[in-house]
Amino acid sequence: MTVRTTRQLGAVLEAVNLRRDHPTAQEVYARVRQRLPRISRGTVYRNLSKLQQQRQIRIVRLAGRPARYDAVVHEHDHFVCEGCSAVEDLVTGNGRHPGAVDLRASGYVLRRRSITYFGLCPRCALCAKEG
Amino acid sequence: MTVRTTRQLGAVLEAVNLRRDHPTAQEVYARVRQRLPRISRGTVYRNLSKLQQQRQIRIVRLAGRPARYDAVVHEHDHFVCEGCSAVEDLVTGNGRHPGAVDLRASGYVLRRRSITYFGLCPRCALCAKEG
DNA sequence: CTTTCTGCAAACTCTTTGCACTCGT
DNA sequence: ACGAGTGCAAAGAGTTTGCAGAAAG
Repeated sequence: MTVRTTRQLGAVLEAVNLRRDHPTAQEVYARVRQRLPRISRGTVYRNLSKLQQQRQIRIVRLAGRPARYDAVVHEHDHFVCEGCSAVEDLVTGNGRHPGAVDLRASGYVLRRRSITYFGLCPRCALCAKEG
Repeated sequence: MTVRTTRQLGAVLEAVNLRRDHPTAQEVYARVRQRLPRISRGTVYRNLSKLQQQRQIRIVRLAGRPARYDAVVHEHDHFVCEGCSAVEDLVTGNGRHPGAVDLRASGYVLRRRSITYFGLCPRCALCAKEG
């Protein structure tokens, strides 16, 4: 029940934090292996999942690409380059849309935008109250 | 080079359009099979992919879940229920965030929001111009 | 007739899991 | 010493692909 502090868990967290470049599980595995050459993919996935449950990292899923792990845990937005697949964090000052202006001014080409809200639909919200 | 009109292609498009409930590939397969019992999964995926390239449908990818196929092709947002995994289209009137008010008033519980911008980063934008 | 599309099955990618062993606490 | 964590290898889900034959133009 208690979460233990292991070499592997620490190394995985550091690999995500090291460069905040949204590494894939594969990249995390490669980075960690430089320090712990005997770590297994399974352990990397298990620890990434554990860190996510503890809200120490976030997962960014994108169409048809492996998941990327994000060191920035507060709510924020992303820019995905369709050229090189890079993922960048966007800082939102207030409640308004970020990016549109700032990004264009910085040489980015914006093609489309996707907003997804997560929560409970009315029916599930009722069940949650009752249960 | 030319895209041919086959029974299978038509049936796949209809299966997505029939009920606009964002079916998974599995669900599309099941629906199409009622009419064309010998269609294969491979053909369903190939046709879904073809329709997406022709901008006749869209793909909605969500964390750790199979892709869902969307009959609404213009830019719009989604609500994902964390209870039952249902995906719903959100209509945005103007440029502002949709949902927040309307959804809550309709009994939805909003937990978080994810915005992703897609385009080209400055470096890739330069390459595209040159190339 | 030519070329695209199909069904089938096998392959592929990413991720998860069962097991016996190891190591924090 | 107890039990959570590990490495390994195998399984799993979802999707893609090579091939020989079918069918659209």
